[in-house]
Amino acid sequence: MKTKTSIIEVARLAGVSKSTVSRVISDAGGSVSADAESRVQAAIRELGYTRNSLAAGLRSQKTWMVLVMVPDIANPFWSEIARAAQDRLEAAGNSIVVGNTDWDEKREARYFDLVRSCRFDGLVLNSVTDDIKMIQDLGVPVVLVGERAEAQDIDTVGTDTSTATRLALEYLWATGHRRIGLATSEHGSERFLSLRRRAYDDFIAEKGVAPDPGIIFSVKLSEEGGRELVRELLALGNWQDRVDAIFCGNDILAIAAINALRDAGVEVGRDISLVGMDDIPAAAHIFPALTTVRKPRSLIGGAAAELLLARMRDPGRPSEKHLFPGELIIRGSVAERQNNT
Amino acid sequence: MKTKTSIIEVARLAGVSKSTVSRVISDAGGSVSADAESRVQAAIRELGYTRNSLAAGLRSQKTWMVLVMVPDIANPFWSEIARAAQDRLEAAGNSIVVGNTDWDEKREARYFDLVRSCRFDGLVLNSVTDDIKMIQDLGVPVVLVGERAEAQDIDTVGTDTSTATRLALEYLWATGHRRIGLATSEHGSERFLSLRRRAYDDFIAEKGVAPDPGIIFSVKLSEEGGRELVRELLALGNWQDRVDAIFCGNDILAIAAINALRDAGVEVGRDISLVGMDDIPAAAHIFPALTTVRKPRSLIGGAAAELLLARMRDPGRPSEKHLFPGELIIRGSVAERQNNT
DNA sequence: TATCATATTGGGAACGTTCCCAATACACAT
DNA sequence: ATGTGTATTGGGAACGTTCCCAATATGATA
Repeated sequence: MKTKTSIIEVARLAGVSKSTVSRVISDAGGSVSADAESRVQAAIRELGYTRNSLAAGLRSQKTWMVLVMVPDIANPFWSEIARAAQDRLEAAGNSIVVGNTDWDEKREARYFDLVRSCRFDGLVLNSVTDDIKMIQDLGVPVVLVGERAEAQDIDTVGTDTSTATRLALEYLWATGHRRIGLATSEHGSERFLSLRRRAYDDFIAEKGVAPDPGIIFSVKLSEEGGRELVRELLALGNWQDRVDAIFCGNDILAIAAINALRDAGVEVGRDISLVGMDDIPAAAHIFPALTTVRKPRSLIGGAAAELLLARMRDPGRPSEKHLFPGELIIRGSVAERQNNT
Repeated sequence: MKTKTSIIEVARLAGVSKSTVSRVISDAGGSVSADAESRVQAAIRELGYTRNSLAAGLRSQKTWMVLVMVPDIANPFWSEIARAAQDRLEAAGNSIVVGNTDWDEKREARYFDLVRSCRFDGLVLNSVTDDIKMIQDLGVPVVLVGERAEAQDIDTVGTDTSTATRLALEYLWATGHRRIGLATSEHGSERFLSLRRRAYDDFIAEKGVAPDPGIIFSVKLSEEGGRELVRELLALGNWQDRVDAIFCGNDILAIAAINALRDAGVEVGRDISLVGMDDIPAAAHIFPALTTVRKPRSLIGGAAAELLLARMRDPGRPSEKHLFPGELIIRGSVAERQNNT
């Protein structure tokens, strides 16, 4: 990594001072005559000079790099949010890299250390931690992706969990389902999403249905979680009498559950209905195609980027929270049932 | 990003020199008495000191950061390679971030600049560029992911394209297919994958089948590419007489084609057969489940990491190339056909 | 006690760039 | 010719850490 040449050598060859070389190559620029600039550029080419951005960042206290921390890089939901944020932030001159945490606190801590030690000017993240104060104290602008149950003084973007949950449940209700289960997580950042549970409970109460704790499944929002959900469901005595639909916390869970149910001889969209959350690409491709609530990933990613840029411009501005509505995407995983009441 | 305190303040508070503070916090370490270390750590805590890794990197000429450049972060194939590389490289003390290029040269160039300007100690990448010399001249250890048709003096890992292609074609042949099409790409890094086309041509010649240029489709390895493939296929006059199977360059393309064919009333696995490449998670979930050739992502990612670490230890070692065999994963997208000869 | 080996410490300088400000150059108006 | 405003330039110092090496301290052994 030792750069073979520094601006001192470039300056010498171009017959100018190092300050003039710096003015030619640096973000801040400054006045340089056309003649001098030309000579500097020629020297750069001749010497094959490349800038040392560590030195530049150390002196200028700015790296123009932004970290986007995602909990599961292989889930297209997060990939697409990252991509949308990247588009916007790059347009503003930043370089974006993604840190994949795999829902792991130790990995998160590693990335937090990178941020704390001056490598990044800003951070966009979803995190398993509940220590928002620690995040606020990282010393750079931060935007949190994903709604938190408790109000936090930190810029936040996400989907409106309550109304998105409601969308799914209302659709299930309208299609005749009366025994609606919930598969959600008490792992990762979902720990803080009691909003989904709350919306579910409110809905159930509102419809005057007796709550059945046995049809609330706590599983990971992963393929394995989907398989576990089906194991737990089938282990219920007379599950057909207890559940006619399950609202799953995300598509990856739902898709895996659909497959596990098929393997168990249960036909989704007839014997039981499933709704997911996210609308990842695979949701449309499986059979039956998954009915789900689409989270507008581009909007979320773009809004996160905008909030971060605003925070960079004005670190003291009041924190903002942008929640986008989910959109019901009706496909084939929900049966039309006879009205049971 | 201005760190509030520097090691000078810590040293003052702890009653030691800045060198002793540096020895306590730095990677290189060095002798420090237990008493001094304790005082330094207490001062660090009291002052809330955080290290400036730009300064450390500038002085030590090492950042302990590695960039993994992927062409499509939302394709689980690349995500999983990145993750496997991350696991291994992190275990060796590096911090891994992912750069998403979206098959775009300008985005690649941006990341190449980051590498050139000393931000990363190493690079693992798939690239659309054919300028391997430029990559070699970046000044850091590099491992290329994905086989190139032309031999290159650069560390490379990937799947053995010829034998993987052959696996798919042999299976199609063995199941009675005689009019096998090929859907591949002339975009992105696939431009350099004439290996696949070569293996296909060799196979066709070997079986004594008259080549039909009309059933070689040049489309992007994306969902849109899959839809385009189906449009082009259906636009062929009497396509049923010209094609009984298509080997698709990747799963994302194949999955989208399956769905587009279903929309057009064509039943995959009966009217026509499709084989993919990669075995991304969704391949198993769609209906019919996709027969594909699995590329061992973990092995590829892990091998890339190992090669990079070896290169870091010994920059002058001869370049290596590790190609892993594909594995045929038989699912439902291929019909058993009557033998036509 | 003296000698030797090792541990520990501290100060100066390096790393490569940007920032800062004084000095100089240049152009234009009076 | 003089004064004013702006452009351009260059040298010193800053940024925060690590490296380097000489000096000192410590412990073990003869």
